[in-house]
Order: sequence, then C-alpha cells, then structure tokens
Amino acid sequence: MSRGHDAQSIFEELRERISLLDHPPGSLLSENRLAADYGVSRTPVRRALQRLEFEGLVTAVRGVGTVVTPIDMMYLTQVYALRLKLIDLIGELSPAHVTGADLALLAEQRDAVRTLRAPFPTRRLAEAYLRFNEELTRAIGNRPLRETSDRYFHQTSRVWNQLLPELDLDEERCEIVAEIDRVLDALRDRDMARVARVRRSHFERCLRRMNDRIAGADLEVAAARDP
Amino acid sequence: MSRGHDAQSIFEELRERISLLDHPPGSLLSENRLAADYGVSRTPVRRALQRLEFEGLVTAVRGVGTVVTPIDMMYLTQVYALRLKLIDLIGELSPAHVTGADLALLAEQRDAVRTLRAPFPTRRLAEAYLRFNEELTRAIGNRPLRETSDRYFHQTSRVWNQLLPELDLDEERCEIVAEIDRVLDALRDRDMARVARVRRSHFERCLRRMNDRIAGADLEVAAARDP
DNA sequence: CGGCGACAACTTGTGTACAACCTGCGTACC
DNA sequence: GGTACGCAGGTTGTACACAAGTTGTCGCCG
Repeated sequence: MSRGHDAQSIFEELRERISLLDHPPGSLLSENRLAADYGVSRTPVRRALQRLEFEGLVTAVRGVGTVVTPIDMMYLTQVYALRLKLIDLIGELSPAHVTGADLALLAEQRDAVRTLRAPFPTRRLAEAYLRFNEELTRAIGNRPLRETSDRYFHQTSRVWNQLLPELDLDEERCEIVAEIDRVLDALRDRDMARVARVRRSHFERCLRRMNDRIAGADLEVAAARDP
Repeated sequence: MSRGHDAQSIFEELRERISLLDHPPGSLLSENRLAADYGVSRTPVRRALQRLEFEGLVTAVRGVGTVVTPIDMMYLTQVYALRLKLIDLIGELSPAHVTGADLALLAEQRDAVRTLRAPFPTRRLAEAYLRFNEELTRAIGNRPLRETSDRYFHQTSRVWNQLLPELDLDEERCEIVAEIDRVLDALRDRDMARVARVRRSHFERCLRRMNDRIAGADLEVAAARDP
C-alpha cells in the first residue's frame, strides 16, 4: 500500500488508526500483513508494535497475533481520574509557548468543525478533536507532562469515539467548537491556568454526557471519584 | 555471563544498572556485547534497548552504538517539577492496598539501611533507596499514576546517585531511615494523604541538600519553581 | 451423528546474514 | 610537521529463515 515509511511513522499511523477505531478493540494485526502494506520487512513493523504494546494499546500473543487492547473500563476509569488531575497541572507548571501560527491553526480547526453540517460521519468529528488535542498538547511547556498527557489521551480517546454514534452528534460538535473557542481566548492571553480550567470544565461535561448516555448499562465511565 | 534471560528481565536489569551508574551517562552499550553477556541473540536485547529508548534512558545511534542518555538538567528540572506534583496525586487518588507482608518488608529495608556503618559504598545506599521506592510504587493504587511515577523516578534517580559521593553520606542515610519510618507509620494507618505529605517533604529536603551542594556550580537541580 | 485427533495454515519470538553508517587510525602527500 | 584522505573495524537498521505456539478444519472412529 503506502511506501517509504519508517518505524516512527508506522507507529504514529497505527496509533491514530487505533484511536479512530479503524482497528477496533479486539481486532487482530498481523506483522506480515502490515509489513506488506507499508512495503517494509517485519523488523520496523515490530518496533512500532512493540512501542504500541508499551503504551498499552496492543498485546502481542504468540501463535495468535497482535490484539488491539480491548476497552477495560476498570482501568480506563483510573486513566480518566489521572487525566483530570493532569489537566490541572498543565495550568500549574507550563509556561505557555504558542506562536501566532499556532493560534491561526487552532482557529482554522474550530471553523472546520463549526462548518460541519449534519449528516457527517462521526469519524470526521473524532479526527478533528484528535487534531485539536495534538495541537494543544504541543503547547504544554513541561516535556514529561506533555508526553504523559499525550500517552493517556490516546488510551482514552477510543471510549468517546466508540460512544459517539450513540450521542447527539450536533451537541458534541457544538461542545468542541465552544471548547476550542474558549481555549483560543485563554491562549491569546497566554493564560495557561485559564486554559486548564476551560479544558477541565469541558472534560467533566464530556464525562457527564457519556455517563448519561450509558446510564443503566453495565459500564461506567465515572471518573473523578477514584478515591 | 548470566543466562536464561528474556527481553523483560534484560530491560529491568539494564534499567537498574543505568540508575545505579554501573553504566554511567554517556557510556556505550553494544548490542552484540550485551547479547553475548546474556547468552541470547541481538533480538531480545534490541527489544529491551528499544524500550529503554522509549523511556528516554538510552539513545541508539547508527554506526556508533547505544548511548546512555547524558544528564540534561534543563530537562530533568522539568521532570522534578512534575514528580513533585505526582507525589501529591498519590495522596489524592490512590486507595491504599498494602498487606502486612509489605509493611514487614519496608521495616526490613529500614533496618538494613539503619545498620549501615561508615564507611560503606555509596552504591549500597543508592540500591537500598531504589528498593524502597520499588516497594512503595507498588502500593500506588492508580495504575497509570504508578507507571508514570515509576518511569520518571528512574529518569531522575541518577542525579542523586551521581551526587551522592559528594554529599554527607551519614546524613543521607539518616534521611532515608527517617523517610521509611514516617512512611511506614502513615501506611499502617492506611493514610495515603499522609504518605504523600511525608514523601513530598523528604523530596523537597533532598532537592535542597543537592542544591546546597552544587551551589556556585553551573548546574541547578532547582525544581519546584518551573512556573 | 457426535467427538476427537492429526494436521495444515497461520501467528509471534529468535537467530543470523547483510546493508548502511560512523569513527579512529594509518598513511601518503603537501 | 601538518593535513587530508582512505580504509579497517565496529555499530545499529533491515531483511529473511527458522523455531515455537495457536487455531480452525477435515476426516476418521465410536
């Protein structure tokens, strides 16, 4: 299929495809198949898969294949609880370093989401939010915090993406536009603490919407009350 | 050398050897050499090294070797700032799950450190603190927080270990005994918030001692004022 | 018809040969 | 003597062959 990829780009592409549910939880990835797809041997593919395994997104099983990690709510609830705290930390120990170009890109992303008109595929919204998050993660000044936030964002994004078809798509779209808008305002003032407050607020609202939707079901997203 | 190792155990051993400065920053690790030492081929060694690379402890350079990451104080200052915050989180979102056996093991470790009599090798103290931290990390209830704490502990432990020969060894020994003692008390009450306060206090005292020692030098450990 | 066992076709883990690349030393040349 | 070049040795990255393991299928037997 697509050629000229190295281990790093294969990792990034696979991570995105897993986040966006192109490879749904529980599905099997074959090293041989991926190697053929990317036009390389198994070696760089294995490196990418091993990193995905360290990040908890896949599990290699000898004789079976590499399984995309199933969604484990018991665990992901803990991840949500941690992410809630990490958002606060972004405000506490990140000197803002955003350029005018970054702000313009965020505004572009907001407009792209705003002009989406129903019916649009849920994947479009999921991808837009992924891009927004990537751009915002880049603005985190504290490098280990940036890496940690990135890591756990990709572990949880599948939950919202999987629930998206059952949510009110237009409501979700508006929420994202509002979030980008308010974050953009705070960033223009170089006020990372306000960025954190905004993100925390939208994060909690998102958790509430998801919980409302699956109320009565076995699963519980319920974070924020880990202790 | 030692045989019967798989990628996982090679990773753990190498990580410990890097933390304890058996492989000092800047030194070269050869895949062939390690493969011969562990009695396996390059493949499992490469897997271990790749994970160390993802964790930021080594950097593979084509045609040169795998370099143990030099100590970068600009970066590690950020890691210290994050670790300070993570310690608080341990108190906020970790239900304690320690058994009597865990407590007994910690008491044993405390006694082992207490009975150390000068002159003793700095490595002994460094290894003891590593073990204490391993045991305590295991008690963190929130899994992603546990993994993150573990990761960044191993990135920063080399700093203290490298400074140790220039510090007052007996003072450091007493500090560790005191820390384990106070943590043990708090754990007996299942009071993770108090554990966090104790650890934060000792962490800050340790930073201060290190800064005092290298005052006037080019380097600055100075965390806690990242914002 | 049901169960069970051999087996074929896959998977990942390991070992090995080779390609691409860097470094340091020896040597020739200025 | 100093400098530049070339090559030898060693390193990681890649590709491939094989070992170890799982799963589903097909056929045989009770």
